[in-house]
Amino acid sequence: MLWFTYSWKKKGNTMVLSLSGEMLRWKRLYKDMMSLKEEIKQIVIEGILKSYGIQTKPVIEIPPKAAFGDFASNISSFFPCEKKISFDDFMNTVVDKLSKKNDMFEKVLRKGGYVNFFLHNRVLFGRLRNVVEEGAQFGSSNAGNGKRILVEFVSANPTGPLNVVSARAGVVGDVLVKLLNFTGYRADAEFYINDAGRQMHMLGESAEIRFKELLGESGEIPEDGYKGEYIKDYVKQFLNDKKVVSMSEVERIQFFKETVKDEMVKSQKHSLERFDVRFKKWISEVEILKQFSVQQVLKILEDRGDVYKKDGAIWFSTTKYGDDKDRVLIKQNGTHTYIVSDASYHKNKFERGYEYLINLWGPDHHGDIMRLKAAIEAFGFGSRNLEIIIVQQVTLVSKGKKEKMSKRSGKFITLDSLLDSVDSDAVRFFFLMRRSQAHLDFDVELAKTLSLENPVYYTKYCHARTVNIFNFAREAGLSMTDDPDLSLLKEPGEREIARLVLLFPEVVQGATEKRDVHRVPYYLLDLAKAFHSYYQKVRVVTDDGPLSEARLFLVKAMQQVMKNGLDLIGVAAPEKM
RNA sequence: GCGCCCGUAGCUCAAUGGAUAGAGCAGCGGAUUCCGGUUCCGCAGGUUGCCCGUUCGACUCGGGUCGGGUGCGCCA
Repeated sequence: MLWFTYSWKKKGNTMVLSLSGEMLRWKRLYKDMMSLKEEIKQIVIEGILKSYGIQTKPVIEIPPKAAFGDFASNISSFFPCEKKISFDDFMNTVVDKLSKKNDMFEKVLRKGGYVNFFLHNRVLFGRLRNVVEEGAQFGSSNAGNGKRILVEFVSANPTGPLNVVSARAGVVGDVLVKLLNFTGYRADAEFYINDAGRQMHMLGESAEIRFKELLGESGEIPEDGYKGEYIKDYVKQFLNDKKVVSMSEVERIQFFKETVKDEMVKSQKHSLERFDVRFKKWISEVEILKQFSVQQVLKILEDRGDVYKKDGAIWFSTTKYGDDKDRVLIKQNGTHTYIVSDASYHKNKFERGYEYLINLWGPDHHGDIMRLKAAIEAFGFGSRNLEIIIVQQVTLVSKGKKEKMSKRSGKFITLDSLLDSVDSDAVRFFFLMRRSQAHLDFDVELAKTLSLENPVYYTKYCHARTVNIFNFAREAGLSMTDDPDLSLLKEPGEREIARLVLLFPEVVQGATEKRDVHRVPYYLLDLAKAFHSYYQKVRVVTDDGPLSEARLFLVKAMQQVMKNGLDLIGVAAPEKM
């Protein structure tokens, strides 16, 4: 028995009926069943199953050209060779049955081995009502079934400002989390602060040397130290601090190690917020190791017979789990390698209740995948529950020239400096326009351009334009109606917009499942193009009241999808530009 | 040497194993009394680096090969 509870909530001047979680879940289930593609799939299964007893599930595609209909299925691949019928008879019978069986299609045509479905306008435009009704929820689903996923990304050393590569991972991760939550998973974003180990000591030392420099003493930052100016800028403030000045060198290194770290974490957080990338949790390596120590990690691996001593170090037999060579856990000098804390951290993730982990790593870490999977397998969590996505590098291109970056030397473009010259929305959009595993050339000049050459402005302008139309309609005395006569919509452009609008849920689902965040901005560009083109040819607001109302309704549905899509990629949907 | 990523139009890139491989920009040529000229339409542009293979069917999968990038530490 299902319980539907609801309550009245005040929203502005009106009372709004608010549904309980159970009701919303039920509504989502219902909607999934109503998905166009799924519906057609069922129709095809019925049409074929009944006649030929074929078990295979058909694939419903979006045809490459409008001439091939709204949906298509390659029925020929289901041709039952063992049955004594000709291919033509089979195809014709299938098409015949499909076109008679329902009133959804205006026509069903056979073209070679394909069956093309042409949706009835009544159905296509009628579905726009669902879009407007579902509003911000349109496109969402419960496909994820509430599965808890932790997406960890950026996770830079707190040794300096974030660079553009971290920024790319930041956007991709942020959007992935949004997509997962939109499709019914429960996903959280997390930032792992690598605040233990030798790198932090180097940071303290580099700061100390800078400090001495400022005091007039000479010193040189070692080869693998941190040479960026930001450290000098930071330590300056302590020149008049008697307490700090009178510290011994060892004390001061320790002091700087802590304070510079805190400062860097703070500044990284600030940069990411400027960029609208937010994490549910910032978790510290030092804290993790307090909970699950190096000794405990070793103990588990020892009990499994996965460790051995060699050359004065302790090794982990990762080759047993498919790695190409074994890895050191405890170095000759007695300190542990970072695999140990990484293993500890990932155990912690699972123990906090996450069922599935997604990590976004830089290309320099691809070689580390096997060893972490080995550890997770050894801990008994199943390495298939860890997914690593490699986010490739970014090359900034300015006026046709590529800029090389190197972190250690302190020569790299920071996220902050990029955001100083380029709008955050533009950076996000461009970072999302490539598959994450592909290298990305970021054209700074193009991103700054405030014109149609710039896809970000093209897309955002589409939304602003719809708002403008509604304003114009209001001034013309027209109001939005919930129940327009949609049969008045007859223009090809209207059909195209409606078709794209109804495809949105498929796009969201595909982008999430394949982790292909770039599909969302590409889709929005397509939608914007269809709309700009339509706008140029057809007036929405005319003397014909009912027709105008129908067109406004179409625009309303499109605006909603554009808004939902822009929300997913974290780009503003402006009212005017 | 080994591993990973990428080779698609002049440039930057798309294309759940499916139909005649598509966009944007750049180039050329047009449109517009209008709800914003921050727009639209058209033309041109290709042996998907190359060679095998799997398949009814390959840009997509597998094996080579060439080119570009990147990583290969008892650093993280």
